[in-house]
Amino acid sequence: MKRYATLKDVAELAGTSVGTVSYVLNDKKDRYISDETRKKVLDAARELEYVKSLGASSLKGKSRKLIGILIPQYENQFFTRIVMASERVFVKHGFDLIICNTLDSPEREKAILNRLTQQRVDGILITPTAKGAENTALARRVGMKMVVIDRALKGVDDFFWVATHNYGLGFSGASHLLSKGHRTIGYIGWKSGIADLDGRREAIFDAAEKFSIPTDTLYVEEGEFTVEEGYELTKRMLEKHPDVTALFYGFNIQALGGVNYLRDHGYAIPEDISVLIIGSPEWVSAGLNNFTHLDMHDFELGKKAANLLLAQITEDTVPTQHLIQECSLVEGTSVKDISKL
Amino acid sequence: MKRYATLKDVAELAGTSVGTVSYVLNDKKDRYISDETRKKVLDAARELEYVKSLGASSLKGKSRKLIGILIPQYENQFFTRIVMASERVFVKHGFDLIICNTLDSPEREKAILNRLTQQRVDGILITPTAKGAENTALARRVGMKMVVIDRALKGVDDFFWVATHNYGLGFSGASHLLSKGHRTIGYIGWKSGIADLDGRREAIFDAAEKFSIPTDTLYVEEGEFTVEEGYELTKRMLEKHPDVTALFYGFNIQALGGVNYLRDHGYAIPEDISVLIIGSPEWVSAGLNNFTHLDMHDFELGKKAANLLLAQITEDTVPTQHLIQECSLVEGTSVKDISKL
DNA sequence: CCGGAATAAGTAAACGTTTGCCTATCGATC
DNA sequence: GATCGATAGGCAAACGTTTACTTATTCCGG
Repeated sequence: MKRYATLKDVAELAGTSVGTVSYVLNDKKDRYISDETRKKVLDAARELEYVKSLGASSLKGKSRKLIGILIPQYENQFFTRIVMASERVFVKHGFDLIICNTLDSPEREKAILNRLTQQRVDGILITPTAKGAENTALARRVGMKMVVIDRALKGVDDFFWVATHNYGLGFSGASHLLSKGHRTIGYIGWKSGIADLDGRREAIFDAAEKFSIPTDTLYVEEGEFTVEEGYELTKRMLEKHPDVTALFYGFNIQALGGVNYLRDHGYAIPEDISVLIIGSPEWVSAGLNNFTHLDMHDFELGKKAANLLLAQITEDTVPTQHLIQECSLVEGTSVKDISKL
Repeated sequence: MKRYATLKDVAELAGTSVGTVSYVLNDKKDRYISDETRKKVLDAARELEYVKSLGASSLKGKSRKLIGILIPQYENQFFTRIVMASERVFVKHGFDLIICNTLDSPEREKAILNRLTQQRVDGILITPTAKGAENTALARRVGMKMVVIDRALKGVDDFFWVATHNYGLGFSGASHLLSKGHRTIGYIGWKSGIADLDGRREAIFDAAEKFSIPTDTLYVEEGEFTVEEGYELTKRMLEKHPDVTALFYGFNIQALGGVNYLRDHGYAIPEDISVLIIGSPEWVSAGLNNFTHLDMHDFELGKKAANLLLAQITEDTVPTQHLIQECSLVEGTSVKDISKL
């Protein structure tokens, strides 16, 4: 394995000194370099295929040009899109992105944060786990630039935050179903232990109350965050409450399992049952599917978060910001209007 | 912004020397350290919240513990799964993953490879663009560990390769359609300029010949790699050849546009037209969809590639390997059997 | 022709680690 | 009491950069 050429190698071949080579290759304007020397250095560098080591230059206080991103569920298109959007932003500014999948495990999150600090990343984009506040404490103390996505850090208030209005998601969804005449509704969600996310469920009851509709026919089934669990929860919901006219899925991963259950058991949508989904995975409107859903503008979210992090890194002082995005209802054909019956 | 504590800081607080601190923190066994000193060092490190700099230690010949992965289409679930699978493998071995989206642009690919070399990554996983062979030349010359995924490097033979048998995909797909009695088939694909991928199309004609079926009713429409183009190509195909009984989509991204076209124009699948898709994005079998498709075992592919790269990095000499995976046909309900008519 | 810009480039000290090379103190052994 | 091995830990060079400091030459105006 050939080793990488160093500044010293280049200097020797060019017949000059390391210092000069460094100046030439970094194209500094505050130093006089003769055209002749410049050419010799450039030629030598090309010949030796010199590639600078960002690790070494970061020692001298230069940026590592690395950003870390911690997401909890890589299989979730919501996060995939966030990664995609932020990658685009960072690359444009010369940063590389280290992606890390926490799998929503606090232990993994902690280990990953430790590694990223060792890599001396310039900043971190993170959707924290339930223990995110503790796990990021060290990083925050060291002054690591950070933008929190989607879920807040419990008990911390001074952090940059870009998120969807979770309560709004629940409220908008419930309002839509109620406006279409649904009164017996089953909400299926994730028992996450993350306060923000619970807002989705809570808002449903508030919405009903606001419209002076009794809340005792609003049912909730919550469980793990998997496709299979979505299938199970749907089964359980329909067995316990066969009279629900609409199912409201709080999380797209579970929704996938849910609609598969409905298909397998011959439910026609929306004739037999209405379905509303939070999130916009590809499948909700692909091919024969045309589900009414709440779009969280995933891509936009990632872009905003990335720009906010970039601002912190490149500008001197940026005031702490909370950007809470609203969602949009995208009407498909999966919710039946039963208000006139 | 507080700066990171260094070994020196720790040594001072612990009342010892940097060398000793380094030995303690790296837990070397070939050095005698008294329990007392060890404790003092550990305490000091904890108090100062010491985090080692991988950048600095890599200068001394240590590994950066970084892997780069270059994928061409992040929005393609095929690649998302590959990233997911390899991330899992690498993390288990203490490596971080830098993901880079080339967008299938050779220029971006070149720039990214340059950056990854600057980061001194320990290895690279890459699905090359059409100019991949040139772009990776420098990296290969420097002895960068590398595993090529999915598409071969044109004109190079000594490289590690993990891929799906593209020709096999076309052949299996065509065979299936032919066996179900389809004779007038429209193939819709990507005009990529990448030889391997063209194998998908070529195999169709070979399959027909093998079964002694005339090839003049096998039609091809190829274009760009987008959902919209899939829509367009489908439209064009059906306008030119309204008599096709089956559509064979070579790429899932285009297939998505295609099935949307079919839906928008009232085609019932498979009653009016049969559909076969290469690839397994979530939507092909979500909810009401149940498309017959060819599964490339995406996850397995990523896992194999990651393990192969890891082997190169951690073991002395690994012989060059080509792992070509076969696909599996997953029968849904989108292909009608018209052989008995 | 002298002094000060302007031009050009070498020297060396950091940056934070790792590690080979010493030195020093013990007991224990002969 | 000299020697040896075990135990313990300091010292400093090196890794590849960046950059402040220095030196040397040239050129021009007065």
